[in-house]
Amino acid sequence: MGTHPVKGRTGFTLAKVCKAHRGNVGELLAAHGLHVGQEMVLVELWESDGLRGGELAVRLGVEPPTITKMLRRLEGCGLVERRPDPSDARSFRVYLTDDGRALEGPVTGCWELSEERLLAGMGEEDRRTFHELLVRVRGNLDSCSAAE
Amino acid sequence: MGTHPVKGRTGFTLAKVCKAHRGNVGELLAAHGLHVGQEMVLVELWESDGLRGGELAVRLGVEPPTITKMLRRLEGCGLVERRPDPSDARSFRVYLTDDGRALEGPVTGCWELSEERLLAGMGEEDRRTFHELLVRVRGNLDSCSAAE
DNA sequence: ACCATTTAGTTAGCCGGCTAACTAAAAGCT
DNA sequence: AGCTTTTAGTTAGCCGGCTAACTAAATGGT
Repeated sequence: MGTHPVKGRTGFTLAKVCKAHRGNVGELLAAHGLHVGQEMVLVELWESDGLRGGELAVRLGVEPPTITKMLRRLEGCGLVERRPDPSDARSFRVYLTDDGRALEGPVTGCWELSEERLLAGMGEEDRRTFHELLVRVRGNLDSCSAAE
Repeated sequence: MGTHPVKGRTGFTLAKVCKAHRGNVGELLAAHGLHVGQEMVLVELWESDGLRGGELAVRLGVEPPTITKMLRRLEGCGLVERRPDPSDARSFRVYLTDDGRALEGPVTGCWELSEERLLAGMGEEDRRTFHELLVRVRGNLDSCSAAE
């Protein structure tokens, strides 16, 4: 018996951490009527409003159909607005509404709270190390998916 | 302009790493006809065949309806078999088929390969540190969801 | 013995993801 | 100009997740 060898792998633990973290963030975001994943769209728009749909997909690292559906829902919630791109009739640009802008503070707070839970009991040193390692690992994954 | 502050947070980076990692594993598993997530069910069964549905849900940290649907699909693929539990008429037990058992090697290989990509260019020391930190973080997340 | 309560799974329906196949507009080539 | 190719988004449909509401069997209290 004993546990399966795969369970001891770093990748396996990472997958479990991800799942838990996503659930954690999702729980906090739900209080603001958001589903986990949608906040990523908002972050990009808070950073630069008026992006085109395709640009959003690239920045989120997501396929176009995902953006189509998410925007439909975010628009339905009145957080976002789609306006045609004057310079390209196939395209559109996404703008935050007042409600969408108003979520910046609360959602940022959710991220901060969830991060405090994530790193609870860890010192500055470990936190920095963890962050650095995550950034390196992210670079690995990005470059390997780009190489395809 | 500059990037939004949320993007600099450890939790944000973690979310991105997760997404990329999941995609990475998913790509490898697809070669064996599996969707990412399904392999978790198989891991539990390789470890202890004949689990009840509810027990599977607990081990995967997933809600019962998720198990219902996944098992229906895995059964449809012929990887798994559901037999009634003789001691409880509401319950059933899940058993691997020969095909399900045959996937153990290949799927383990997928995890190993994806882990090599994940940790590429990192030394033993960093790998160990990263693993330890992930385990601690996982403990944090588990305990906070259990406290609810 | 009986009824209320808890427990095990299912169904329906939503959301974030994906791929495949499509439409329509823009860009390029001749 | 006219035709081909590329690009931008959409639709349909699948999968892993979730919640809410339900069925049916086991358990517990009296």
